[in-house]
Amino acid sequence: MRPKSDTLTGQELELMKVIWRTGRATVREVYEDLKTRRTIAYTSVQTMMNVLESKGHLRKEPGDRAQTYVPVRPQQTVVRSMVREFVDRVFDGSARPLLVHLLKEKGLTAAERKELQKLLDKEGE
Amino acid sequence: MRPKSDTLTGQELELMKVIWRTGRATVREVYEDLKTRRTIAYTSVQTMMNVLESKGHLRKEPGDRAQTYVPVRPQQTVVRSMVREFVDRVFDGSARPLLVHLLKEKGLTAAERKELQKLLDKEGE
DNA sequence: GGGCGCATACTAATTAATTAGTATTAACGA
DNA sequence: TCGTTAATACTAATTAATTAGTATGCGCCC
Repeated sequence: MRPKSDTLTGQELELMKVIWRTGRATVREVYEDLKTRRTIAYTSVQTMMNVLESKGHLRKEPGDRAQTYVPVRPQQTVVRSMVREFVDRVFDGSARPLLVHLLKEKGLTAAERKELQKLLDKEGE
Repeated sequence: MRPKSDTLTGQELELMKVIWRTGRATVREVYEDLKTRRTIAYTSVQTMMNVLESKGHLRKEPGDRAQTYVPVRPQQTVVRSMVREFVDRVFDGSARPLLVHLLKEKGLTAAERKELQKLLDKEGE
């Protein structure tokens, strides 16, 4: 039996990303966005958005013609909890090995390195 | 319908962690380890280990009395792919925001900071 | 040999999320 | 008003992983 996910699942996150990007959206708007990338039924989007609402991630507001769905929490907050859950699950709560992993991977620009250096220099920030 | 997971699911990861820790294990050994932490049936462990075998994460070897399961890939390799999948999924492939997230969280010791500084200083490592 | 415990193979049920169709109502434009 | 499109409510089916039981075979010890 499938355990409940503490954090956003794959599809839930896809939908939330669309809505976070625009700030608020109707089912139709999310559907139009997603269908540019893949085949999905309008009613699938509708269902998922209602699931997200019932889970407390979205709030419904009356719109001109269609209900508008608004995120309950900012993206950063939600992503933060997802990062925490990932670190707990995969690294037993310690961020250090994850940081080491990421820094050892090529892909950071010089500017990004500088920025990260700054963050590392700040004590207790 | 549940999409297939590209990476280890929650329970799969729990089992793999036990086996990575010991290097190889029988169903019984994994079962004894897990049951110290939670209620689970021996046959549940058995099933999951066979699932992991069929998925290519474990290899069966004949043992003295019980078959021994051996990881096919080292933990680091598997964890690396899980990190990649996470970054792709949550951060659209860019490690930078995840690094910023992690560095802004309190929790790193001075020694850890020093270590990370070193990694940042290394060009193209 | 027999009883008991363990290992293995097989089978079945459950779950949450995912996918999407149908029916009905509402809105819009001619 | 009517026809068409869109929105909403509701319903149903599917999926992969998870949980675990049953039946049988094997090993050990008395």
